[in-house]
Amino acid sequence: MRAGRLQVLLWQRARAPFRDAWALPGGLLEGGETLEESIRRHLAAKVDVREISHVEQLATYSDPDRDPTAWELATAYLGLVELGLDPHVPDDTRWHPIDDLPPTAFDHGAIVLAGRERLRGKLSYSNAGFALAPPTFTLAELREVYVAALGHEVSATNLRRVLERRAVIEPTGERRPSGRAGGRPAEVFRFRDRHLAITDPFAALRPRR
Amino acid sequence: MRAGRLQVLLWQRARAPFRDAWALPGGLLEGGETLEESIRRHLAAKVDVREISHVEQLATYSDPDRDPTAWELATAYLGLVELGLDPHVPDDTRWHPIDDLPPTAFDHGAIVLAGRERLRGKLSYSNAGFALAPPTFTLAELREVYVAALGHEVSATNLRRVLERRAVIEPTGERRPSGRAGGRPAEVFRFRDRHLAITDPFAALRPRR
DNA sequence: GGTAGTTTTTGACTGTGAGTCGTAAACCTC
DNA sequence: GAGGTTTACGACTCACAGTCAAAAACTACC
Repeated sequence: MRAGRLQVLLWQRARAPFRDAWALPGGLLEGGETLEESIRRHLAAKVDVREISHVEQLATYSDPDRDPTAWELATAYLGLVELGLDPHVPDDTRWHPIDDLPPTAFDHGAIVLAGRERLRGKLSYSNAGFALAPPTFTLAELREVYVAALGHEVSATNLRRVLERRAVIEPTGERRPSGRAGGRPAEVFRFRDRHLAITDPFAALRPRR
Repeated sequence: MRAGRLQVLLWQRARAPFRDAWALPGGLLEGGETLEESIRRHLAAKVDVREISHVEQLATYSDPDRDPTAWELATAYLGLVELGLDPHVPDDTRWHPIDDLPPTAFDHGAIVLAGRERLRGKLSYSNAGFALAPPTFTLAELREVYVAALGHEVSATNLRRVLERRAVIEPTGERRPSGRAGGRPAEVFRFRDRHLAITDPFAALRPRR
């Protein structure tokens, strides 16, 4: 996330097919490596991989026509970067707002949309926020992250209550003076767990005892 | 689902590696076909594919050691069969209760577990039940399906209220005499939509106006 | 130093969804 | 018709989430 919007890292192709169109980072799988190792290897050519807080597999795309020049499958991964980190990227690579994409190569436009949907789902029934928020944050900051990712307004009051009740976030005890115009200093929170944990969505139909 | 338990179709390998172990149906991808086409093609060798009510991609497994004899990726799919249908299967192929698996080949044991988790999630925040339940059913029948799939008790009262409020199921108006020992005849329901539809899980943090 | 303005926090109120339980309804068998 | 069985329905309660308003804590300015 940058500038209040969800952004995705794309690089501009210099060669056909899809010359000048923007593509997701990635490349060919080598023998003996897993898909995730391959993703990290290719990503390392563009950014500092240590700054990617969470990686998960999205889906595998197999339409024979997805690449007009060759028969190629692609397994898409979703990687998240914390707000505040601003990895240095090479010249051909740039962050793009996810709701205002340039022309994309292959089926990468659809992949980006699928990634956003996955993120939206994960944000509501897991602690995935830890991968987007900085290590510590105020509620106003966290709210902005959720607004950008979910694409709609989020009430700070509700956000706090929900995430605290689910024991997803906890106050650190510190306070932090708020932005430019003064105002009451905000409590500083952190995510309790910085690894993905699903908050049980089956509470619905499960008996309480 | 058969005999009140969630079951999975496996076939017994006749050759190494994993001779005599049980494997998921599947096979190699051919040029020009999508993964889903390939799955259906290989599945057709085992069962009547028309009886599979829903198919979705699970994940792609890429551990180099998953097959000790070759370097092979596998994309797993989840396929669901309605209760009541009992597709004829060849001799080497059999249904196995998902919580009592025989020795499995490759990483297929883990894949089956992942499939069950996916199913459990989908049952609670989508209308995925349509793919497991027969075209029309009583609440008691539907309840059994949910119990088998979720692995815990489900209250019939709640199940009805929840699914009716979400407009996932609707009464057909018919009644059906209940099992052996008499009893009040049960109302017959059907799923409103027999295609996967996610019931919005974001209601949580979205303002109402 | 006081006053106004900003931002965050807190609590009360409310509506809805969901779990529990008891009772009524509808059917069977004997 | 009596007793047993299964399903349906309604009442009660609790927990959770959305709204709103007021209090708290700070800055900036006069």
